Amino acid sequence: MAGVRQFDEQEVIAVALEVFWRKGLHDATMQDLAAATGVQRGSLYHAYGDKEAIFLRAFDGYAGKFLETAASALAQGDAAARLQNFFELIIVNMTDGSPPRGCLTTRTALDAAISSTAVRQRVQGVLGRLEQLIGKAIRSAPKGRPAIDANRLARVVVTFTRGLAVMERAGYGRKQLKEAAATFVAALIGDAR
Amino acid sequence: MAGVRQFDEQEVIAVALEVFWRKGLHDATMQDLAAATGVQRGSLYHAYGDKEAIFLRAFDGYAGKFLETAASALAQGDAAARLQNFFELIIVNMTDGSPPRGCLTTRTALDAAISSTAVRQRVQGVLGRLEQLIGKAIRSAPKGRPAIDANRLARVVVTFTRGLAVMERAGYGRKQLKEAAATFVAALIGDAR
DNA sequence: CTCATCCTTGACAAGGATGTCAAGTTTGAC
DNA sequence: GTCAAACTTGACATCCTTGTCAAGGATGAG
Repeated sequence: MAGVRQFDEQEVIAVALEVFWRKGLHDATMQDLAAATGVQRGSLYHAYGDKEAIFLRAFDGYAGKFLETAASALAQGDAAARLQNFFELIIVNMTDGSPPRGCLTTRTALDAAISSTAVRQRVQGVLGRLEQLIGKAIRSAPKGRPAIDANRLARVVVTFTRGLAVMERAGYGRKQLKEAAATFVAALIGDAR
Repeated sequence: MAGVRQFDEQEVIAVALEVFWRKGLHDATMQDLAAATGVQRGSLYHAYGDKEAIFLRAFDGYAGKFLETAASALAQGDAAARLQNFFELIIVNMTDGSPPRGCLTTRTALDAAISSTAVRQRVQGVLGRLEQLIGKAIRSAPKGRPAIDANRLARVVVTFTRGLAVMERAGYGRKQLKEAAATFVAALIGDAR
């Protein structure tokens, strides 16, 4: 078996994403990736160079899909509904699986100190674009727009989502996270005021 | 040089805290601790057993001081001022040093999946007690109390602080974090409404 | 059909990290 | 002063991870 690539790149990257999601960039080993994908370690080195290159491919795919889904969740309803949809999405995203796999971006961000520039830039990229999406969603909402500047508020929302990811790691379940998010939205948009 | 302990335990734990704070429980090695404290690896094993035992001591000391400081920051002024004081405190705490060292609790929480039960419990303990402190501070504030249930709000505040810690790791500086916190407080307590 | 190219595989070298231990030294109790 | 107890030190065994590579096999262009 040789001569031409024996594995499906898409599939390998998809499986690698799962591994990174569960273990983190730093804790996942090439051994782990080889075992999960069924591709020999040597072949992975040959095909991609090193672990980080594989991670970047996997992360880029993940980030693209994530932002896309987020954008559509942020497009429906008034300001409160948009945020609710969005929180619903990311909470399900991070509490999915058993045990829940958490938030890949947040986990990666926390490894910032030991990560390369390329990795750090990806994290910043995702957070930045997410902030823009949220800002736009708030600004263009049909009603229920809060009095505070949409850009500043967007950053607060992004920050809060990062907090949800940490709380999930600390042991909070889907239900508790959703309740926290609901309280956050209520306090922010304040329909009860 | 032997016979009786040659090092100051307090000092070793203090130095170990610095190391863990910068590198994280998982990334700090016994080698690192030995080098930073000036105590041989063998002696550390002899005195404490393993890395985690050292970490737990260091973390307990840290958590105690942190919660104490937080409580006093949360005791001054009205609801908005209390939160502002508190955010000021934790933002300085996590952006201190160069490069900034981040938030130890958050970093530790993110390693939850590979940490022992004892470590996870410490993290949950800190977050739980912090939540109680904040709830009490909001409930007992002389004025400016928001309409929303203080306990729920407290959890939202804790979650937001975790988010700030992540944003710090993602590259946000003290100024940006403070601005986000100010926006958060304004949106929550809403003096401008 | 031939052969250069590309892929796979298993092995190897090197560099950490953990945890253990025997040997040596100092202390303090008696 | 003696001696058991406690601490320090350096070394050792083990395991894991990374990255490289030579050897061998399959492919497809010409």
